[in-house]
Amino acid sequence: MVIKKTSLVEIAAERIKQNIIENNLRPGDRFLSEKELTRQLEVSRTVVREALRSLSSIGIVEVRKGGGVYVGHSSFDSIKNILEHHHALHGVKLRELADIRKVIELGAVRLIIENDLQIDRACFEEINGRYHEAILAGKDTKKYDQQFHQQLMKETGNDTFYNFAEVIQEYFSLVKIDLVQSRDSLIKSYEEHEDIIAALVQKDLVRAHSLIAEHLEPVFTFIRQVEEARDDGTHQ
Amino acid sequence: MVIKKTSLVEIAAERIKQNIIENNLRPGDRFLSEKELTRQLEVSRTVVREALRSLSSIGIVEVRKGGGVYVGHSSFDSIKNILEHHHALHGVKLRELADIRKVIELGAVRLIIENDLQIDRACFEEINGRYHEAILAGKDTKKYDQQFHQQLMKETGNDTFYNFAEVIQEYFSLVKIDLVQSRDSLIKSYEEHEDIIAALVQKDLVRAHSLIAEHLEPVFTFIRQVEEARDDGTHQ
DNA sequence: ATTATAAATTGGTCTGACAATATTATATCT
DNA sequence: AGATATAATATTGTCAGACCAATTTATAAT
Repeated sequence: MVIKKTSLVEIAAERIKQNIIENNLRPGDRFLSEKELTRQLEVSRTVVREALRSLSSIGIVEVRKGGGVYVGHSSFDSIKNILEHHHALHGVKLRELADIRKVIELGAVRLIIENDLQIDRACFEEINGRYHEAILAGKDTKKYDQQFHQQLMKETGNDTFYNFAEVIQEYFSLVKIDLVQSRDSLIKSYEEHEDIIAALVQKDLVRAHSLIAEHLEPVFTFIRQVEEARDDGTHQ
Repeated sequence: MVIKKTSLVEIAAERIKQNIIENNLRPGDRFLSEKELTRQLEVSRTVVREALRSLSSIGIVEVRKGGGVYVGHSSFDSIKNILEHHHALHGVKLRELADIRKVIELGAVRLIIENDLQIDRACFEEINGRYHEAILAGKDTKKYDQQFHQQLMKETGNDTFYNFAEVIQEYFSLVKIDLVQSRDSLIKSYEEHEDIIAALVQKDLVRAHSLIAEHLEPVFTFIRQVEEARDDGTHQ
């Protein structure tokens, strides 16, 4: 039997977490000051500070210089941070991310249709309209395309799903694929968006599925090209 | 223009991360000691310690008392930690998690079949065999069922997908659904596992999809019951 | 060469001090 | 009385030094 000795800092951090949960504190609420914590937890300020530091790095608390300690807003932001470093250190295969994205988007349309959800068509049309304008004006289109797919996740009505999808989307964007798209392919992308909206309104799952698959195909084509080019390059 | 003042601790943490990336250090590698870091970063030990504490809480480094600082092994473990607290604080709807799980599992079988991957049938059979034994012996079966689904994720050959799936699986297990299963339903579950394996070997996507859906159905039935019971209870 | 012991290294905690920033109270003016 | 500028206070940030506890390394004994 292994008895793991836990440091005071870990104990303090645990008790702070418990305190937040027990008092049902909401993000943004003011929390106890370091001084108060040293008194209540009966440990040195060093320990309290290290505990707070470790909690703040995972988004559980926010510490403002001179301003005090507050309950943190978003744990998912720190997850993005973690993945950012993970990517910088280990790298991730583009194909893996593309596959995951496809799983998520196919899953989203299935959830929407199977759970018989009414999508916010006006919202979709507005986003895609701006996408269209940007294409015609030759401006940056990436933002609106991204918004469209984000809206897709939101329409599932599943907040947890949406949060995870966003984390992965963020991870995906770390891998800069400069998929230089011609005006024609952008127009095609815009029209596919329209078709996807239509399929969702008609609750046509099969059609929505194949439309999503087709819509994501350029990414996979690109990946295959990159992989082939690399294979040629590494030939000995 | 807002100039955000960054504290010494944040700067130190950033430089430590950079150091790990630039020197291409691998998990488990020994890193610089606190003393060395105070020298190189030219800050007090307090700052170094707080920086290390914040990095260790997101799994980037591991600090062993008397032993030194090492490069961390798993960032995904800390993600689980974050989600654990997130759940304790905000709670998450069971239905949302169940839906996500279904998305992932359906996605997994699609990836396996569409990418034309050869699954490790022997491994599946061994896990499911132990599952069968446990059912017959009346022992705890949960572990083997979990292993089966874990193996499903692994067979995608997509490490990133697998990691995310595991994180979500862990999150799912936080919500203890005591789905008390009868011996008959367990046997049914075992047989469904067998069918899923067969469908994967035959690369029959449609069949694999419907088998997964059917296999997860008991969870959704359970959720519907809980939801109805709660609706009755809150009737005024 | 192996083992036991001692020394050195390294992280954990405490105390006290001062600086930097934010908040609050006070005084001043209109 | 209300708005504004100023002073006092509270709070976090950083530093230095000390001692303890655990691990690692060097040394001595067998």
